[in-house]
Amino acid sequence: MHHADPVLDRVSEPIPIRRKPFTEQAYEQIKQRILSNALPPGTQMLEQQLADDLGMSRTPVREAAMRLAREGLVEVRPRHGIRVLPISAADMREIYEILTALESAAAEACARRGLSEAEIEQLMEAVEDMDRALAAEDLEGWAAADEAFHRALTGLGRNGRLQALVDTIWDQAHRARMVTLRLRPKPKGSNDAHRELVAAIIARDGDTARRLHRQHRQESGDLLVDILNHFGLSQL
Amino acid sequence: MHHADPVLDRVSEPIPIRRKPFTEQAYEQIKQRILSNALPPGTQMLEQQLADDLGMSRTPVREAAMRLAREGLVEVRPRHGIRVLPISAADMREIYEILTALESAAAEACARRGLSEAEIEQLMEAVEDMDRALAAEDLEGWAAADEAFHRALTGLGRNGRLQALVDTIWDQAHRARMVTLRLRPKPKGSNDAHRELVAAIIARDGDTARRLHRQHRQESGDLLVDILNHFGLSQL
DNA sequence: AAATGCGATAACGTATACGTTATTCTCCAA
DNA sequence: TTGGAGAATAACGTATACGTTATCGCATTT
Repeated sequence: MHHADPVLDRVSEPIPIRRKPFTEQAYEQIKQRILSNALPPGTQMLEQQLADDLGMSRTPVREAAMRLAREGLVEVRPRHGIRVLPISAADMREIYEILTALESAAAEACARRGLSEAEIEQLMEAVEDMDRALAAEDLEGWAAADEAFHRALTGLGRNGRLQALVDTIWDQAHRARMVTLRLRPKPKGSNDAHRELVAAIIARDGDTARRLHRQHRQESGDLLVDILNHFGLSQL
Repeated sequence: MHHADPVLDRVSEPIPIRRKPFTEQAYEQIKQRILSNALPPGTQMLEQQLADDLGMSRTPVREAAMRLAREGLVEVRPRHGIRVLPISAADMREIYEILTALESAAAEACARRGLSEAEIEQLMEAVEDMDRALAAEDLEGWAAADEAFHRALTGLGRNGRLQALVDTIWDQAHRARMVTLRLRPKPKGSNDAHRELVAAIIARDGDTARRLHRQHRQESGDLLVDILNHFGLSQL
């Protein structure tokens, strides 16, 4: 930290309002378009097209594309362009297996170290949002609250690497979750499961927290995969 | 697959012996130098220096550096160069927490799907190599065999994403493992633990496989962190 | 002597240029 | 009509160029 002027600091970040690097902008914009389905799976575009579209040169676009490729959102096929990858039921199986393992480790970590009142409150608020959304039949709202819960949980686990991995993996599954949102039974049980987990965390019972969350994640993963298979949604 | 001539194919890949892209070469070489400690933690170098060193331009070096940065091996600080990151005991805690979660999921997956004779053999060979190395006091050999076991285990779990994540994380811990190799008690128990795990996999007992491996990984992680702290090796 | 400001330097971010090579299109032959 | 060879095209990998801006040294001041 290099606080030259604590008074000014409070007004706006130090002063130098540095523009976000183009590479970063390209990454965020392309990713946003993919997650929002503005660029649906299967879409192909050339580096130059994207560059023109984003008003920059190929260089930052290339860097963003390579990053997105490593994160599993696109595939770069030389001379064929950048292709938005579809998500299959098999992919979802892989993703949920990983999510199950990592999130339950985070749940255990939370329970073992013990959370403060304020931290518990973060989790409880998300659960309450889920309740409200469910009562109002607001599925998008429910999904957002669910995501908030999981994000809070991994954040509170105090393992930056784990959190980063979960964030990346979670993004990969985003579209599939959105699609299945209306095809699945109302996620009533999910809210209860989250409440039980919070109870275990409050009780500082690491083993129970891990077990509960593992089971919950595994079940919701299995459900999702079943739905995808049942509706023949092998490619999203 | 586009096999034009199955006869020639057997001799060498199709025919066009395509040179590995510079970006890839740069990535591999820099990574290799870091893992082998030719570039010890704390080392700083400029993009141009590396480029000259590797006989290429800045472009591929930059791409490789960005990738290594995301994988946690280096840090890029604009105007200060690319810095090889040290590994702390806290980092190792994070790393082992993740490895524990992911590898035990892989162990469970192996047990549930059931491995073929040949696949079991892969694991057993690694265990036997560990025994031989241990008997010969060949610690490097033991570490290599241990790595082979874990790599086989995650490979057999049939989850490409999980395997990729574990590979990356494993690399981050490489130097620390090498350093602690001589500071830790002889890893006799480790071999036994691996044998027990294989037995559970053969018995197709997923829960036991997961539990056994989780405990094993957690213990070896704790041991490692303790050693680092005890010897004051807070930065590797 | 320490601190501050200013100018020189150079590293980086981005754009552009260029050679290589995969793809595609055309044209001809079977 | 279809298949194939060869040329035309263009997309990519890499190199280079260039402007911006952070850092460092030096001089000046207190």
